[in-house]
Amino acid sequence: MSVTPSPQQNHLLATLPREVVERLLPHLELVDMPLGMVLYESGDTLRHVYFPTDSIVSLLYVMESGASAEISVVGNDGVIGVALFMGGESTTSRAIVQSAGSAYRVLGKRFKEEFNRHGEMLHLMLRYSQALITQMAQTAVCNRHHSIDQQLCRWLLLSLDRLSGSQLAMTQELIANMLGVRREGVTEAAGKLHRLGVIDYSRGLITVRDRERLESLSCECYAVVKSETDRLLPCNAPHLTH
Amino acid sequence: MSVTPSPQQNHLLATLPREVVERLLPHLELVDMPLGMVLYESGDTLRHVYFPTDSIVSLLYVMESGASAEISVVGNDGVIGVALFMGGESTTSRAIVQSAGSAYRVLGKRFKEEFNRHGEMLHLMLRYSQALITQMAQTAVCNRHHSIDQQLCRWLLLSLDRLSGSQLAMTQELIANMLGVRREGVTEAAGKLHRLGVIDYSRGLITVRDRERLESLSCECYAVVKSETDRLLPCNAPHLTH
DNA sequence: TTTTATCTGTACGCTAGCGTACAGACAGAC
DNA sequence: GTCTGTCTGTACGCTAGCGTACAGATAAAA
Repeated sequence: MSVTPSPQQNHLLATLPREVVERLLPHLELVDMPLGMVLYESGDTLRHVYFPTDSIVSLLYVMESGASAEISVVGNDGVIGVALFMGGESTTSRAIVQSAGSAYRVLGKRFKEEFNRHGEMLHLMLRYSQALITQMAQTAVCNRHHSIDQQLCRWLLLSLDRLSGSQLAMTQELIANMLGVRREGVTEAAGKLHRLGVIDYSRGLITVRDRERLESLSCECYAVVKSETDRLLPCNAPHLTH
Repeated sequence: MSVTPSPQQNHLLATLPREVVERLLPHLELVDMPLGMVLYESGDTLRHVYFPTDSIVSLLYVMESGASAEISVVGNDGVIGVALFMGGESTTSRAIVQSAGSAYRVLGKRFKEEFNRHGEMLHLMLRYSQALITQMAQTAVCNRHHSIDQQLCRWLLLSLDRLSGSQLAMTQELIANMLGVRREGVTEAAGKLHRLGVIDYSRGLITVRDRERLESLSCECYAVVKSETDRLLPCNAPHLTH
């Protein structure tokens, strides 16, 4: 579990040409990402851009009522803080650590200097942004049309892809917050998957036993997001991951 | 209804500095946008970028089953084809004309030349993209948590903002496709609004009688999208529109 | 070991929205 | 005027998911 962190663990950083990384490297700061840490709140001016290595961050929208819904999820395949280079400097969502680990961060100002050189960094970030857009769009569709059972499968797969191994530390309560449903709904869905032998779990630790089955039980949304992400960011394609 | 079309009717084009517009102008082609016209299909390589003047275009996701859901809506406040400059060249959604009118279009290649000069165009497009992202995120949340009644209000308001006047030509069947719900659900919701004196309608023509009331009946999603769009693209702020 | 907090399981009535079916209303074509 | 297709209204049983309540299980703390 305790791999020595390296910027190369983040697929975006690993994709950048050497000279770009070398310019960025002195400004990369390794930070610990404990579960529940809020990177930024809705409306906050973003100070840093984060590149997760082995952590996962959710972009979560929290409504006036307190109810929430996950908009998208970012791991070592991406970056948190696209609003910085998109020009808005803030977003209407919250970025919160969903799975503990580490990340590298850069001051927004430094990052924008590199972005504004209009080189590889710019194009890579734009492609990543499109992948993010795809994920958001698919979330919208999934929320409209699919059952909790299917959505849980999709969510587990998306999270699993961003971790090594087949375990994830996550209570049903937290998953419910992400999906924007009741905790009881997740309990039921998880129970079904357990009875089918697809997953095991106890007190916040989920182990996937039959990933193939999980994929077949998921709605099409997972596959759509995955293939589109692989298309846009070949660096994330399975055969290239480390 | 028959205003002479001018590129300035599109707020993005109207915002660009004169020299940018002058470079673009010779390549702008005025096109008719009849209801139901498909600008591109999921997976298509985009050939043009479209700037609506008085038409409205929906970005619609169509599932394997045929069910659909609107991801976002674009009018004279925006542009269709962000995937071109984001680098993906295609998207997983369909762009379809939801309200007939006109638009100016540019060949993707020409457009990218201007975008790659890294001037005003680039920054404006990125800001618009963030506004689009906000709208998608809010759609996801709204699909999860709000009733058809509320969503219909939001949808009417978003459409109305992109048209002049207080009428929109739109059957309940079409609205249902956009919202991703049954036509009967829309009939019921529209019936309620009618009984409250908020809207009138008959055979595909909706007239908003009490816009203020409509806003109060809508969920928070409309206001969030509106204020964030105004923040990101001040050119769209009410006092500046023509 | 006992206590306490957290996590998970289950139950039950309720409601929004679905699937389906059909009927009336209106506009345009013939 | 009649016909035909489109649009809208209504009804009815069904299901997924909600709100609420509570009980058992397990880990950590005392």
